[in-house]
Amino acid sequence: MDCAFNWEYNTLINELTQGIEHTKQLRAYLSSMASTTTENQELLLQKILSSIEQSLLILKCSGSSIQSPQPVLQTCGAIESSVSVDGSPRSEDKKRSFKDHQEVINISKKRKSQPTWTEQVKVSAQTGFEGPTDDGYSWRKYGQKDILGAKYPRSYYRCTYRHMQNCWTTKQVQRSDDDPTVFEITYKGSHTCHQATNSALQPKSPENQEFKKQANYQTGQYSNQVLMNLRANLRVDTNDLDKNETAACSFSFPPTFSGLTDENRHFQISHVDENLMIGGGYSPSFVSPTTPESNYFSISSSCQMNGFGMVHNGHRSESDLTDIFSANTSSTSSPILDGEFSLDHFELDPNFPFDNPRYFS
DNA sequence: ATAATTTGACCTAG
DNA sequence: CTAGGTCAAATTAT
Repeated sequence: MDCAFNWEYNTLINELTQGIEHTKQLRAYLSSMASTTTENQELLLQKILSSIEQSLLILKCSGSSIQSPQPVLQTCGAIESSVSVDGSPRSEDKKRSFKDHQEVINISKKRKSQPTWTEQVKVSAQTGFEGPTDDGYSWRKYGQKDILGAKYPRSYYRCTYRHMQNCWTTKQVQRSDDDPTVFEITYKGSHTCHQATNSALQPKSPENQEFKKQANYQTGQYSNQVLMNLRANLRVDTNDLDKNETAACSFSFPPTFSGLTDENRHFQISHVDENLMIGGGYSPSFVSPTTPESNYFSISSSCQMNGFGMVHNGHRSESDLTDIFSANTSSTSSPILDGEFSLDHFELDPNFPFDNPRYFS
C-alpha cells in the first residue's frame, strides 16, 4: 500500500473521529443547559453521530483491518471480496431447484466475508425514534425468529432490490431485552443498488413504520388515532356486571374528548378466548357520574394475536397477552385469565398496532 | 392486478 | 440435536 494512500486514509480517520468527538462535546454542552435542549436537537445530534460513525466504519471495513474503537460499531467483517458482478449467467431466480439452492448457499458463504455492523436505535418519546432508522433504503422483510433467551423476536430484512439490482444487503432488527425502546439493527453487506435515497420519498421501511407507531403512542397522537379506530371499528357491549345479555351498540366518546391522558389511558382484559375480548375502562371524568361500575365497558373485539412480536412461531401464549397490556405498577398479573373481570388497570402497550383496523374486525 | 408480510418448513453450522 | 437464518406458499396490503 503506498504512503500517499495511507496518509489520506489516516487523515480521514482522524477527521471523522474528531467529528464524533466534537459532536459529543456539543451534546454534552447542550444537555448542560437542560431547559433549552429539545428532543429534536438530540435527534439531530444522534443522526450526525451515527452518520460519522457509519462513514468511519465503512472506511475501516473497506480499507484497512484496523479494529473499530467505536462502541456503536460492534463488529466489522473483512474486506468485501465479492467483485463478482461478472455477468455470469445466474440461473433464473424463479422456481428454485435444489441446485439453485446450493448456489444460494455458496453466495451466502461469500456473504460472510462482507462487512457487518450493528447500530443501536433508541425510540424517542417526542420524535418517535432516534438514530439512523431511516437509512434511505427500502427493505423487504423475509423472516422473523424467536431467539433463545431474548424477549422479543428478531426480524430479518433484505434489500427490496435484491433481484432487480442484484443487491444482497440484509439487516436484522432485534429489540433490546432490558430497554424496550432500544432496537439493535445489524447490517450485513453494503448496498450495490441505486435507490432514490431521499428519505421523504421512502417513508415505508418496515421498522420505520413500527417505530412511528410507537412514536404516535407516546406523543398522544397515538391516543387520538387509537380512539378514532376504536370508534370506527369496535363495538361496545353495554354489559353490566349483573346482566348477561349483551346489547351491542355503537360507542361514542364525549365531545370534549381530546385524547387519552395518563389517568384515563386504561384498559383491562375482561375475557380471553379465540377472539380476544378486551375491556375498556374510562376515567370517571369521561363518563356520566353514576356508579363506579358504570364507568367500565366491555369492549368486544375480534383481535388477531398477530404481528409486532406477539406471535411466537405461531404459539399463542399468556405472554402474548401481556405484550398487549403491560401491567400497571399496582396491578397483579392474575387478571389475565379467561373470564375474569378485574378492575385492575393495564396500560396499552406501545407495540400493539391499535391503529391497524385489521386487528379490530 | 402487484407488492409486501407472515409464518411454518427447511437448511446448516456448531 | 438445537438455534439461527432463509425460503416460499399463503395471506394481506395497496
